[in-house]
Amino acid sequence: MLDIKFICENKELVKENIKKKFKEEKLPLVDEAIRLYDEKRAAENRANELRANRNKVSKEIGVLMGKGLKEEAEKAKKLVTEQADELKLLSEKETELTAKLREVQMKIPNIVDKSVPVGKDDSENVEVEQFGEKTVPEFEIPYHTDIMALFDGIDKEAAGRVAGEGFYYLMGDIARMHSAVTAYARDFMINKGFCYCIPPFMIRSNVVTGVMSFEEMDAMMYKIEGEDLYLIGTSEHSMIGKFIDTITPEEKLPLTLTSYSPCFRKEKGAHGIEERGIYRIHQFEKQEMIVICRPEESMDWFNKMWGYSVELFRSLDIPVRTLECCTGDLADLKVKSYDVEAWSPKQQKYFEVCSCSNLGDAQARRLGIKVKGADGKKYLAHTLNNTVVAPPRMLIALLENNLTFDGEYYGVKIPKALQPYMGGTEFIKAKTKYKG
RNA sequence: GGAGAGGUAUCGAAGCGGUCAUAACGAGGCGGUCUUGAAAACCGUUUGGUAGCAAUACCACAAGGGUUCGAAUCCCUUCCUCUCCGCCA
Repeated sequence: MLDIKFICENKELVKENIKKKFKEEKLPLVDEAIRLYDEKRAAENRANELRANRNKVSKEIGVLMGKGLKEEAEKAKKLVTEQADELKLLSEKETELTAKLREVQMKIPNIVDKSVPVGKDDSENVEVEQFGEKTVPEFEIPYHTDIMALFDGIDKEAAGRVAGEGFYYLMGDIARMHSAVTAYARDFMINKGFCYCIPPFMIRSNVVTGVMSFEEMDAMMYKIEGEDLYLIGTSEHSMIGKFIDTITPEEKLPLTLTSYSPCFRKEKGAHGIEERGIYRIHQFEKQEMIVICRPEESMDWFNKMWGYSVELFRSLDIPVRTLECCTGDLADLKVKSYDVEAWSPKQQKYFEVCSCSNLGDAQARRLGIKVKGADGKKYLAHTLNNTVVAPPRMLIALLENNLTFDGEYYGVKIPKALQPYMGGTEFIKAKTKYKG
């Protein structure tokens, strides 16, 4: 969300930015926002005049009553009552215009960073860098759920009966690996100086509407029946909610947090080949990182943060690459965003495992996340977030890239970094022989 | 879930429906006087937001409604915190 004053003063720039994102249909919103703002101010000014008058007269009435001049007081009362209707109408108009303006303002995209490549959609995203060898083994790699099945590690059928499509039971070594990955990711981030945090897994509707649009909410969030509560789609929701309408002293910045939570997503409208298996499901777990920092530091943090993701995956012997989202693929709130993608030897392509975003001050403006500077002046913080690891996808990458085959049994080499979290296990062997 | 108490600025804590209650009084912070220096003492200053070049005006006493010429104060709804009881990982 952009500052309305900024929109008024930089009309053309805001429009150019919209064009760069190939969202021409949003162009009229700019003029509409400016118009609403003017109207809102006009209503406010008139209402304030009336209020000032009312306050003044009311005070006088008090004095008159004190002196026992009842008749004079009654006269003054009439004066105020006459304006009451106009004031009431104006107040309603004020509220209405404020809400409308905010709605329009939220639809106007944030100014993207100069460095972001211009492109229409995700097909024009740009590879930044590759890390590690994209190896494809001699032997055949089964589909990830089939690998898990060979280890007696998954039961989607039972999950389907119990909870429906989009759930799984993870079992045995695979379940343990899942837990190991989250624990490892947690410690990895703690070692980077982040504060570990377990947030609420449900949030109120006012927090939900603060952090996402109605459409996003409808497509993602599960509501708890009979309560004003929603299951979180990512811990970022509760983590950023922690800072709504707060003023943080500058010396406490940057706030670097890493949070664990299960994530619940309806995934309304999601489909396609990649949706098979456990690539996209209704419930998964995730270790997340968020940073709240001074504006001049946000790009440094952005680079550090996606770097952490790369480092984490490399420490588990998984080849990755970093992909920059082009203007057209960038969500409205974002200034710049990188996806970190893991290599899939099975599909022989990369798939998204982390999404690192710099939101500039747009999210902070929307949610009132402020900083009090050393000089006492207040300003909006910059906010960033990134996935540390989301185990289902991480498991896919981990299994495929560390898979071995002896002609009969598949096995998985446990990367050194993960071994302490697996009770020292260096290798796990499939329970069932592979029959092709 | 039941019963009670409470929610006011950085913190503690006052605040008969009006008349210097943007909010006393403490404490803390900041600036200053005094001092060789420090402490003490004394003086001043110290909420957020909106509009405006500014003067200033308006809004906000958990949140939202209502009563009233006028609400921190009265009424209603909701939320939160604490204590006790019940239930339960």
